[in-house]
Amino acid sequence: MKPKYIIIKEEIEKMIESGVYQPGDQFGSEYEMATQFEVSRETFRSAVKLLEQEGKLLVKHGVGTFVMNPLPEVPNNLEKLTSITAMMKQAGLKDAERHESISTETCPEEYAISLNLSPDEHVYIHERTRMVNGEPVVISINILPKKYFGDIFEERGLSEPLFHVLEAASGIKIVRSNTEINVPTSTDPYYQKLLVKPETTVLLLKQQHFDDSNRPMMFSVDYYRNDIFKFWVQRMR
Amino acid sequence: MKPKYIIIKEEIEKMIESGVYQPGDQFGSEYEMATQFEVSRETFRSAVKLLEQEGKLLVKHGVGTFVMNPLPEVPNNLEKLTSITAMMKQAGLKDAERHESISTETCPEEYAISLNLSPDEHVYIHERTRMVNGEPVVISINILPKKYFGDIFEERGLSEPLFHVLEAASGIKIVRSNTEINVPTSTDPYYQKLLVKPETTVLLLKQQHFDDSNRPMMFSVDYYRNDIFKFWVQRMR
DNA sequence: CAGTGGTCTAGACCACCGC
DNA sequence: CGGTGGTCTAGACCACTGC
Repeated sequence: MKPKYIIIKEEIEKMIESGVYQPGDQFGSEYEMATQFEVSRETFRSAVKLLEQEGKLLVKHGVGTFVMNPLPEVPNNLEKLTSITAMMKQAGLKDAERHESISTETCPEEYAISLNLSPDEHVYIHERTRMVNGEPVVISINILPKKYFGDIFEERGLSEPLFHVLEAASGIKIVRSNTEINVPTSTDPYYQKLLVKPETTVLLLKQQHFDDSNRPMMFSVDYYRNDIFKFWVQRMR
Repeated sequence: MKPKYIIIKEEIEKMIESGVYQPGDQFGSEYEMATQFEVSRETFRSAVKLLEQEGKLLVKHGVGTFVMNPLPEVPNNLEKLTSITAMMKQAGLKDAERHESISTETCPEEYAISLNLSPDEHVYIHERTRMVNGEPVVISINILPKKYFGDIFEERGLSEPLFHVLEAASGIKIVRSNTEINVPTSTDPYYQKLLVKPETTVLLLKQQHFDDSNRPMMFSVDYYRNDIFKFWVQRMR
């Protein structure tokens, strides 16, 4: 059973969507609203707090609670950590074609720091180019320490999103990443591979991935063609 | 006076920083902790909830509450909406030199949609190039509807961050923005102005700015030299 | 099963805002 | 000042986890 404050939150959302409450409208006082929903004031407040965080309500101390104008939908919100497969699906693309390679090496220094490894430890380097209509659209390079992931790549196909493979094979759940947004230089070989038209531009995301205890478990370097992938971020003061 | 749950939150933060609690450590039960802090369980939980959202604690239902590994500090977090002035300060740069221009025009179509304007309405177009050691490092173009901002630019100097000018002169507070992350094409004239060395790369942020009622109040197009400005985002599943 | 966190309540008092 | 939201409590019961 869903908790009451979630139910109320969803009811309020529906009322806003259906126009019962219009942008700018003021709610009744918390006491009134709680009575109306037949819950305690604190329970009603829990629902409001969630909606406030989502930017759907504005609560002013000593004044009242107001319905906000809806924010336009943001496609491909960069704050949501999703697989490239999912991103392509959302963009209406099928990543049927791929070129992949896996190698085992000692860890390149650049990644050793981010992964908290000594430079002599072994890592998988998994490289994948996704193609659409014969054109490359995104190249991803994943660096995975062998000590965490053992020999998962010998056991499984790679058709599924990497996140799923890791979780199923090793129990490691990647839940967050610190992502640096970059533009590759014109001499970058991966950039050149994506340069199908002279006006193609490419975004480069360098990501340090963490498990649910904030341990760095994986590093990835992803090159996205900017004419195909659009990234958004919501910024707040 | 600060509320108790904030005080407790800060106390817990201090205890984690000073090593009283180590990453991985488990707290006592909520009842025990609340007793220890001499507050009710709910109050203690409010403090924990904040720390959980910041990724400093991990709460597992039916198991316990644990201290997380600290996430590395992220400079220039893109999720924080800050002025370019503040960003440059953080990067150790002084934006002493500037080139600016202001014009009034009817709203270019590209922006009219984002700003909810009809194409015949008038907007300010405020362009600013910031220089460091004689080199341009960032170009920003701000589009401001005249109907919201009147003639603020006649009244004030432009030495302060634009956010401050807007707030002081018109009472309008920009509190969030939807930001599209782009790479300019090589033919973009603003890109070419920043191309001081052949290997310079440039990030282009297109931002729709909202006030505290989610009304779009301003549009901006900012070109950042990527060799000088580094942007980060924290992504979560 | 015992122990943990998750939800919910009724009521109290405080802090802020606008008139 | 009256009305709003903000904090806090003590106690109850539920839901999840691991042994």
